[in-house]
Amino acid sequence: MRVGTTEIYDDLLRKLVTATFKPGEKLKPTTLQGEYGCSANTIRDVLLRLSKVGVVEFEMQRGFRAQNTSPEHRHDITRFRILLEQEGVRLSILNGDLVWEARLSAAHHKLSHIESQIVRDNFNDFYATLWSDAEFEFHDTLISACGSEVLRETYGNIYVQFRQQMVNLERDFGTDYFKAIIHEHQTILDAHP
Amino acid sequence: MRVGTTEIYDDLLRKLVTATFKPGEKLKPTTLQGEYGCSANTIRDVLLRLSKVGVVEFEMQRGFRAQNTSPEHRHDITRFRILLEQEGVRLSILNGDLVWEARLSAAHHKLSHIESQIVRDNFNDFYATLWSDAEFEFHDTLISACGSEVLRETYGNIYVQFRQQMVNLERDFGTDYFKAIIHEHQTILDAHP
DNA sequence: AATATCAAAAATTTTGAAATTTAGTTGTTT
DNA sequence: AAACAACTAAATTTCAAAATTTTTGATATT
Repeated sequence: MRVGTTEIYDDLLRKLVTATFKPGEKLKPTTLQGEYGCSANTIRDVLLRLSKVGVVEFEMQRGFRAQNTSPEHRHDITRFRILLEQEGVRLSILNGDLVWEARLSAAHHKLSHIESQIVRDNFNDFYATLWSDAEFEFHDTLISACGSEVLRETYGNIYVQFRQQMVNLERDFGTDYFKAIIHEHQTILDAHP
Repeated sequence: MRVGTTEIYDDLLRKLVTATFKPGEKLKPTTLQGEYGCSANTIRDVLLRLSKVGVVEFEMQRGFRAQNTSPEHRHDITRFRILLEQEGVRLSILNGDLVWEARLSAAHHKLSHIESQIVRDNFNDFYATLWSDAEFEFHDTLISACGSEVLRETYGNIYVQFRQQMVNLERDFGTDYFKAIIHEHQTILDAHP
């Protein structure tokens, strides 16, 4: 398997947020090098960049690990995500124009469509990234008119970390979990006039 | 000059937040390699880690730059810092015990001492890091009982970015700027019973 | 004068191997 | 048997050079 670094980055990120790499699992450049047909240093480079997003832990002289999960950390990430989203939405409503409203409506429509398919066909790996991408686009659009790029970028990283923390739970909770989320998305959309 | 990577990291960080590297300035591993007596790859490694803090911008295939400054970005960072600090303090007051109160009082005392020296002797490079470290410790202690490591870590990064954005202005504003900050620190300390 | 083309130079990225550090194992001593 | 040291294997970090990509600047074209 021979690919560019962008593909390596994307593939590792996908494996991290789908728990293909288990939480806390060691990520050894020397091992991964073989799978991607590149040098250990290239992997190291990519892992350093992923540690910026927060899905990889890096400790000097002792390498990389997939970010660990725990009820406490899940709770922490969730509260922080809510803090950022609340502030982002508040500012977006303050600043947002009709174009923003339209983009939000479109993003919700797209997400809504995928979600109804999932409720029908059940959640599986095929829908996983499709739904996750659409859900992120919806939430990102929500805060996109907040006027703070720093808030928006931080939210982006926290969103990915949130997915990574939740992925195993989502599998366990099944369809009911999604019905709750779908309801929430509708509530968010309806919340502002 | 031959040193370990920790020294290189600290030295580059110092040069970034003191504007020894001008905002937007290109940071070329090939050039810096000579100054630190190490390979270009080691510099690259360190710069990737600094881009996690947010003081270095990295763009694929076009290297590294010192984070740019602008009135807009300064404003953005400042508002975000306030958001995080407000929430951090709110939670700290809710959760904090007597030990926290004591630590906060100590941190303020230490900072206060340095600040009165600065007002007497004027601000110079000697006081720069001394004051910056003490100010960070005060603000970090403020939020240290918030119960959210994610918030605290993010605040740490934003604080460094804030310093980087403000360093040139601090020089221009002179002593009056500090008197205002000193007053603010006292107000923060007095704000909770 | 503005734009496009192309070669040379400069900078970034990647490589593969050497040097260093950590982690694990065995063996010795108390 | 626990604590400690010495050794070995594995992993991480660093290096210097090769390969790739971007930038620059000169020349030609519209």
